[in-house]
Amino acid sequence: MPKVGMEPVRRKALVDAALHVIGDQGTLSVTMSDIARKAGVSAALAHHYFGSKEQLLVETVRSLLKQLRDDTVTALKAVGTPRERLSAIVRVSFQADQFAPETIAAWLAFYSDAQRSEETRRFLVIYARRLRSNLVDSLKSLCVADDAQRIAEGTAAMIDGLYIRRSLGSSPVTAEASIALTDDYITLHLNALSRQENAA
Amino acid sequence: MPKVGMEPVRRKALVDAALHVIGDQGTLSVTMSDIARKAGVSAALAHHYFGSKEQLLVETVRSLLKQLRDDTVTALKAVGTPRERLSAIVRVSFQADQFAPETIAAWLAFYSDAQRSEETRRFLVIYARRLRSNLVDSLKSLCVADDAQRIAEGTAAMIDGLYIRRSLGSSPVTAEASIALTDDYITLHLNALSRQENAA
DNA sequence: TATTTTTGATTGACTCATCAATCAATAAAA
DNA sequence: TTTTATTGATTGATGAGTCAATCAAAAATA
Repeated sequence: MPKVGMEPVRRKALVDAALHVIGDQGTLSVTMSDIARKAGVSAALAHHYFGSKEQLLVETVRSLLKQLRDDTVTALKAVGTPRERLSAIVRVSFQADQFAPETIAAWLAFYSDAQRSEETRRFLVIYARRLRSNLVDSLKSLCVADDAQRIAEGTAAMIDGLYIRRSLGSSPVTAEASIALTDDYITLHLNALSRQENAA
Repeated sequence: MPKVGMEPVRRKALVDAALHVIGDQGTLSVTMSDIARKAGVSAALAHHYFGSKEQLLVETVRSLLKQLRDDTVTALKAVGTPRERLSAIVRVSFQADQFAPETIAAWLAFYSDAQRSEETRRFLVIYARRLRSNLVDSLKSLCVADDAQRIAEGTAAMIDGLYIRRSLGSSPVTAEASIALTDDYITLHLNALSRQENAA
């Protein structure tokens, strides 16, 4: 059974398993055993490859973030006009896998963890910045920089907020409704600005 | 030192201490000892009065929620017009103590915990419903029920989202900026609706 | 090709620390 | 004396991290 070149395979399996288990239990207080079992290996092996639970978790946020970035890049590739790009960014955020309850639970767990772990916080800050900068970039073609900043801030907040509300699973926040709500926000602002301009 | 009638005093001290420690560490994985130390008593006493850590935590969410409700009731008491009431609701959410980093950290920890604890989830759902219903009530005086629902949903999401973004402590989300952003959202929507009406 | 050596993969068993929960004992009211 | 408040000591469980040992593939050597 033992073959050479297992390392990358196992690392990926463990990170994926971690994400799964964390999403399932909604907390980072999962055991290495839980994760290892899910990945079909022993806890000792997880330690062998990652050195510590902390490190495995860091790799796990990293992977979650990478996933989102890749999705975003793909989504933006096909799209042309600034307004369409904005919608694409919004849509990606509420895409099936991103908006799945377990994924949201994992995000939440990491946000909570960011209070303690400098490294986790760094990653989440990167996510926040990226989202913001993607939004601002497109918005700048449609309004002045100052307004772009403001609208981006609001849009980002709305996206994050819809995630949280979804996490409670009580209000019927569908992906479609969330997209509509966020997209409306952008449209409304842009309309208000162009009307203002016309009046002047 | 031992006197009669300590129970309520100790209970309150312990719940307050729990909130503090949780906010500080940003997780519910704090020890009974930590909490008890902060409250100036032994861990054994905490168990004596609450029976279990779980129970103490439940009382702690309850208290956090009660705080917010009391603040809201107070804020709404002095205010008359529906539009003013909306602003008051928004303002309360970003009030100094609610918007303090430790308070937000505590909220986040509870949200994360809601994935596991039925009881915690119940409390958070109550919060979500209350916020929503407060918003809808006032909005209904200003637009049709259908729109009121939608605007309330968006406003609530924006509030929650601004909390999260604040929790990362990176972007300079001041309380004032958050209030402005949320209030703008409401104004913009109401304006759009009234203009639409005029056009008809 | 056959045999030996080396090395990566893997785990069960163990250690050590932490923590929730319990309990028996003490001290001070009532 | 009975009740309430309070704690130090203890227990039992859990879980991260370590380690020595095994196993099989690959590489080196005969």
